[in-house]
Amino acid sequence: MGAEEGAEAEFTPEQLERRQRLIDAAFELGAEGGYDAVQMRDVAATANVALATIYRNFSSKDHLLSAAMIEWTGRLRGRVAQRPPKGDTASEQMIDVLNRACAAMARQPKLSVALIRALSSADAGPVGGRSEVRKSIAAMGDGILSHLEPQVRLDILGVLGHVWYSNLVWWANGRSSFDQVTDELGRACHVLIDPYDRP
Amino acid sequence: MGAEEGAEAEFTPEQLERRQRLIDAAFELGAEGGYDAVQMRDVAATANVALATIYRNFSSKDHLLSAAMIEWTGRLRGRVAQRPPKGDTASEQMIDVLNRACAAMARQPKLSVALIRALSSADAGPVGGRSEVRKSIAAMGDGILSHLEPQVRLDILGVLGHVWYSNLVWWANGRSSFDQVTDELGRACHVLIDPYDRP
DNA sequence: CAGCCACATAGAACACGTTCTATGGTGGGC
DNA sequence: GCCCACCATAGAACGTGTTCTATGTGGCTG
Repeated sequence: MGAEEGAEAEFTPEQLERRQRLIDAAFELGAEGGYDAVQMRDVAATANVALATIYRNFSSKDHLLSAAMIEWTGRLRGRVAQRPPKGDTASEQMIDVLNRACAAMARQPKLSVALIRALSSADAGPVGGRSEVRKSIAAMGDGILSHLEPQVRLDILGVLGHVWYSNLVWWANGRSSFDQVTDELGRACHVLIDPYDRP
Repeated sequence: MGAEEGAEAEFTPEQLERRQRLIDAAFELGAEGGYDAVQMRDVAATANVALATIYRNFSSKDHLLSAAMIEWTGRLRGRVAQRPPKGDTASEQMIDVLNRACAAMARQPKLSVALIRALSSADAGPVGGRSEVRKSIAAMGDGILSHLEPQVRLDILGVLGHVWYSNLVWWANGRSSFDQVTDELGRACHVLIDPYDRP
């Protein structure tokens, strides 16, 4: 394949297409029935590939779902970044952004749970699930905190990433409600950001 | 059993003993081989009970391991609370406490990973895994922050609980090193606590 | 064109968590 | 003293993620 360079493993268009079909199938099944409904045999059937082909592209079910998660957060990030955050203070704006992200997930609860569960799972593959979450937070929040010292900003965003992730995992595992999540996120933003937000 | 009151489901001593044997077996297998080595058939054999008996006591493997986790954190909490935290500022003391807890886990890495993975799993059972983590943090940190307003103290401890939990999960899933964990925890403590620690 | 090779496929096979069935034992109420 | 309700046991059975085997198949190399 790809007779050109001896470089390294390019992928043929059909391979990319198959891969995408697999991710789409994961979305579809996950949106309907959540994590448990994303069964590898069903994914294979939905995507019209053989079971073994999934494992040529993804090392595990969780890896597949994590790939889907990354695609999804990418889209989400774009949409959230579109309109400027509401609020007078930095913490209010941050809360607004996070709440919008939460709302987006609440609109597809089963899918969100499936993706989050995969992300917090042991073998989510080589995917930087962690850095993905952090990158999303950073991308969404960097502008809001641009008036702070860079180091403080990084630390705050790091902590917020943890709070966000931890809350999502608890929610995905059915141990807290969405209201609790937004409440915790709000309090975290205030206690973290407010002291730095008045010079 | 327990001919006394018509109250409700007391447990007979043998039941309690069996339950404890199961938890001990989980410790043993987990310490040797980590999460995957805690296989229900082996747990049953090690504890000298039938497989079905495990499921009479715990709703799932993760529930069993979570119960073990709770016992373990209990002991850990006691030991950490023994000697007073080192450090001049509140954040330094908090860091000291968290680092000691980390060090304790690092001493049994396979077991720690197994327990954390169970705790972050979907069906860890009715166990308040979340509140357990928070309670541990709170118990260890409450004294250190006693000079702060109660609301701020609660919020800070809540956020620290999230940071702690999130870091542990990432570590348990092999996505960050122990050094990274202690580093993140340290930075979180400073950025969170320092602004409130000088009146 | 022949041969090779990497990949796709169908389907069986395997591993392990979980559930089910049939049987045995024990203690409390009549 | 007998019976019944409850629990433990052994072991089979099931479901689903993952791996293995055997068989195409399509394109590049000689």
